[in-house]
Amino acid sequence: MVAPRDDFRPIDTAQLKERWVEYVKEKKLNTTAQREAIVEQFLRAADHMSIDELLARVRKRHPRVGYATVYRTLKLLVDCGLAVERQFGDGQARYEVVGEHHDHLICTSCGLILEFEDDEIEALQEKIAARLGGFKVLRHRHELYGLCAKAQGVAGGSCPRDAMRK
Amino acid sequence: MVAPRDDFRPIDTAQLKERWVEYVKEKKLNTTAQREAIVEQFLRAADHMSIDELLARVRKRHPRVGYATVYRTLKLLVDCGLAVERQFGDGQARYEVVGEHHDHLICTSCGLILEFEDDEIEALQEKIAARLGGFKVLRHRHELYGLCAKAQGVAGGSCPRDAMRK
DNA sequence: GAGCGATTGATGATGATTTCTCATAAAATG
DNA sequence: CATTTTATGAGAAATCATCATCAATCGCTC
Repeated sequence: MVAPRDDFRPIDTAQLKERWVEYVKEKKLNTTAQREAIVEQFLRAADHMSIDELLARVRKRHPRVGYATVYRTLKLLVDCGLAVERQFGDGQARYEVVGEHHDHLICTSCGLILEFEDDEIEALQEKIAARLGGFKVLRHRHELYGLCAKAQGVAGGSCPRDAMRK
Repeated sequence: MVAPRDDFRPIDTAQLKERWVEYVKEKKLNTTAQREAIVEQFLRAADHMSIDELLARVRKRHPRVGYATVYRTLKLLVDCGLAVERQFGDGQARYEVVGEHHDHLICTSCGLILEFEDDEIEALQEKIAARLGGFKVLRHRHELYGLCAKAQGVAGGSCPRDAMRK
């Protein structure tokens, strides 16, 4: 059974890792340093990471790891229910640790992603659902797109992602 | 205070067309049958359209129109503020008429899609954005997934408050 | 350890969207 | 109309994330 929602519920990384270990056992997968490193980094970050970001982190300790392995491992994580793929509109898939869901605020200029949670909004969602024929909300997706302070201030200036574009 | 019901705001297409005409004048663009047809179809459509969908509609009357022209014209529409590009994660850009945005409530069982709009939620979004470093919200995406009354079954009693979050 | 099958990484393929090219055609201007 | 400017369309080309390939490597079992 899924635990009821508590606002501050730190994810038990060890528990998730356990699930991974079981999955590996069940599927008779080999344990490799790369896979372990990728899973480790992914579970630790607990933040929506793109393939690139994850690869970058992994390469700090395992510089030889390639894209393919990250893709493959992330697929495994999705398959065993530890990761969820999300799209934020920049064409790059991002992966979220199960149970880590928040709502998001995305800067379309620099790619900054903030998380938020607001009980008032959640309450209003319920109200709306009730109003519209007794809908029962199971999950939701709520994303605000716009410009972060930096992106607004310096028009085209100091946004990391802008700078990276040619 | 809660809005008594979702206000359905019909867009004044003529007004939007006016904006387009002005833009054409200002930028000294030529008036061509293709452009007019594309703009016409775009403004007429109620929902977000992909390039393909738009092209398909336009071709009903102007079969020779090509992709390039649709892309080019849509760019103009974005430039003059009549269209907004949105990404729904399927890799295909969709374009929304300014002012046409609504949120969705989706029944994962029967596929029913309801639209809603709530000023209070929008206000809260602004509040959150302000709280998180002066973010400027340009657009948002808000989707509630769950079960409509029918899908829940009549007996279950309509208390959408428990058994929430996944 | 030896052997065998699973895994890796570099890179090329893939599939899809978007942009570019350029000869042709159509609009504006007078 | 004739000229000049701009727009079009068909396809080629550029992009880009993701996936497949395959020889080399590594993990696991015996």
